[in-house]
Amino acid sequence: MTNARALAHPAREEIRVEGVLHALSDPIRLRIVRQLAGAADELACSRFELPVSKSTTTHHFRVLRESGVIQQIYRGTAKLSGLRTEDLDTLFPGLLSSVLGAADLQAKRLGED
Amino acid sequence: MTNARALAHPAREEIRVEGVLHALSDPIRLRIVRQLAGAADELACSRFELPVSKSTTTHHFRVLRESGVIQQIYRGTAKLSGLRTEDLDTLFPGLLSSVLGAADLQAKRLGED
DNA sequence: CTCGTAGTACGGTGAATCTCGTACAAGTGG
DNA sequence: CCACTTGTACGAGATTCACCGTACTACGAG
Repeated sequence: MTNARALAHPAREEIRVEGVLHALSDPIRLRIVRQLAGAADELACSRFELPVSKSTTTHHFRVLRESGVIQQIYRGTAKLSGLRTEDLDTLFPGLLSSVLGAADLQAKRLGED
Repeated sequence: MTNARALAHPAREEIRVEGVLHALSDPIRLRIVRQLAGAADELACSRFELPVSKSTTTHHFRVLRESGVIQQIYRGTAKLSGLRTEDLDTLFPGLLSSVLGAADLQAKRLGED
């Protein structure tokens, strides 16, 4: 009963660095990823306050999932998302954390957050 | 006399992490950057063997320059390109090297180079 | 069963991107 | 001056992308 609908994820070996960089190069997706990195658990899509419509939000989460940055599972009506930290660290050591660090530094520098 | 034509570069503070990630997310540009990282000096555009036309090559070098990843100067008929390692390391410590490391690992894993 | 919430699917629009070929500019060497 | 090398400018075509609204599905609560 835990799951009816399944979601397609790339296997670890299928994750490409160009795809990951492309996924992270969009401001909204980078914001999602930063928020996920700051959370202890997985988060439902509805927990994000994004300046775009629901359909666009779905689109961005799909890009992140298909590029291998996040994994998603259904739980009730919600869909929980979490970073694929272990897979990414194995494939590309240090990449995720330096991107997150760079984004944090830039946010601090520009007075955003 | 060293230079007639000048090229527009973003100042260090204008470099955005999204722009850098976007620039690096194209396979051809990533290849250029890896080759630049492996070179001791700056390289002329003509030193790159890329599977695209001359005009497309110009386009990719411009994207890299305008995003702040490389700097370029004219020298005779050639245009020399080099990574902006210092600026990038200051703004985003570790980012460039982890991207290069990730690209190397992936190239090794996929048997390309 | 009905209602509300969470998210998807679909179709469409406008902008950006990658690509090319052709024509041109700038410098070097004969 | 002329030829050659290097790279640019200028369209132009094809693709991708971000975004939206509307209609729909899936699930949980009452």
